This record gives sequence, structure tokens and C-alpha cells, in this order.
Amino acid sequence: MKKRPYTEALSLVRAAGLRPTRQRLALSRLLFEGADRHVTAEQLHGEARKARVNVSLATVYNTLHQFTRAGLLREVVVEAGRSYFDTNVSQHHHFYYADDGELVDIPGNTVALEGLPRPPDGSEVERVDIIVRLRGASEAAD
Amino acid sequence: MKKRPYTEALSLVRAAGLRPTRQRLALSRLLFEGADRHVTAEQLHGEARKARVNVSLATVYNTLHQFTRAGLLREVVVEAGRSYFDTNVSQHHHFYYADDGELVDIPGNTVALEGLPRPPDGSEVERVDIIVRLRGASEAAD
DNA sequence: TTATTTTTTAGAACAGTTCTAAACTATTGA
DNA sequence: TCAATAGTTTAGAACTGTTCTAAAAAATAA
Repeated sequence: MKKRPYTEALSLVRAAGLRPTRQRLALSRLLFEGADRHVTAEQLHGEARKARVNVSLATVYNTLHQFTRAGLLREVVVEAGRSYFDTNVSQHHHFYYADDGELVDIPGNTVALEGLPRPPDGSEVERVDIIVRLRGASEAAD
Repeated sequence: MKKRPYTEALSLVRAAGLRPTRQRLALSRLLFEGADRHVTAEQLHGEARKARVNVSLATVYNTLHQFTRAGLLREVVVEAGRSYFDTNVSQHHHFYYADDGELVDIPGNTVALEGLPRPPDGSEVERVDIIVRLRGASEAAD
């Protein structure tokens, strides 16, 4: 079980090569302390305020991008103005419930992708995003 | 070979259940007269102005969305603020050259996707987007 | 400590998109 | 053919999500 959360947040921030500031530690805890999650910048900002952590939206954006660059997060763009940060950085894909905007992981090892053309010379695959867009409820209605 | 372009544009607009206005006919020709293409709203607006067709940006957006709803176009969101309209609406996927923003089709029949979990009850697959994000030049440098 | 470097911040600025309500155009049907 | 009506276009305002700015604050190094 997970213990000493501050220590974990601290080492993550250090792993990203960043100074462990109050804001970054708090965001790191919100992001990484529980199960994997998908958050937008606004959502995370809201959570921080709810947790009585003063962080500006600019800092939330900066931190999310820094964590992404450091490989702690992965950005997933599901539609035009909607971009999630995913704490699961292992190879995997997504179901996207278009109706309510929810994003659900599809484990990478369950899916096989065959027959992709080799990328042209001089370019290399940075990553492959598969988004399965769904219509209908993400939860059974009662 | 392609003939009577105005007629084609006209029938496309009618197929979409829309009144054939000057603006829609012009945009339809720009979009569908040549080979398949990937355009942003701004790009298409620019092309229209270049072709001396007066169309407001709002109309370009309206028309692109109407055509998309009618199944004549498909919208592809490649990253946060970047959304293309694709005149190829058959099942296929994309290479995205992150460096220069170019989008290139991967024919759908070359790719096989196995092992996707069945979508939860009550929801159905609207579509599957596969974007292979590439780093490096889209054209060989000289 | 003090100096140096990094970080945070509020708010302005920005990009892309949507909205608004008034003017205009296509269609309908006398 | 013309008026009525329903649909369309427009400029510009507004809005959303994101980035920028430059000054204040905090972390680190000396």
C-alpha cells in the first residue's frame, strides 16, 4: 500500500528535474497519489482550489507541461477544445464517451495493430494514438 | 475524368439537404473538385478569398460543420488547437507530421486492429481514430 | 546571509471557434 | 410575377482554452 505520499510527490518532482515548490508538490499529489486518472487543466486547478492550495491556472498549465515533458504525464486530445492529461504513461489507448466527455483506458497489451505502413525516411514514430469514440452512456442508467 | 464541376458541387450541397447558395457552392468546389484533402477552416477561408469568393469565416465554419454532419467531411483533431476537415470519409487513418503539421492518409484496408474490447452495453462505436504521430521531415530534405 | 536562478502570479493577450441579430437570398405558392 | 416565409450570410462581439508578460516571490548556491 501507498505510504509517505509527500515523499513520493517530492521524488517525482525531482525526477522531472524541477524545484520542489509548494505548488508542484501539491499538484503532484493530486495527480499521482491515487489511481490513474485523466484530468484537464481546469479540473486540476479546481481540485487544487478545493484542497485550499493556492495555485494559479498558469502554474497548473506550466506544471502539466513540465510533467508531460518529463514523461510523467501524457496529453490526450479527444476533440477540438478538449485535452486531457493522463497519469498512465504506459502504452495504451482510449475509449472516449462523446456524450459525457469521459475517457477510459484500453490496456495496450490487449490491442494489436497490424499493417501500419513504415513511416517515410527521416521521420520516426513518436507515438500511436487510438481513440475509440463511443456514443451512448458511459454508465448504465438506472 | 472529372467534368461539370458546378453540377457536382450542386448535387453535393443538395445531398447535404442545404440550399445551394453561392458560398456553399464555392466552398464545395474548393473542397471536392480535386484530390482528397485536409484543410482547416482558416485555410479554406483563405483559399476562398484568394479565389475572390466573398465568404465570411463564420460561414466557412457553418458550412464545414454542415458538410460534416451530412457525411461529406470528417473532422480530425490532431492536437490541441489544430483541427482538420478531411474530404476522405472512407475508413482510414492518419500520419501526423508533428513538425510541420501535415496530415497524410493511411488507407484503412492496410491496417488491422485486433483485440479491441467490446464497448460497454448501451454505447456503440461511432468511429475509431488512429493517429500515428511522427517526428522528422514529411519530405526528404535536399 | 546575499546573490543568483527559478518559479509563481494576475492579468493581458492570443487563437480558434461560436454566437448574435440584422441584412440578405432562395424558395414557396398566390 | 410578386410577396411572404424560411433559410442563410455577415461583421463583429463574445467566449473558451491556452500562452505570454513582467514583476514579485521562493528556492538554491555561494
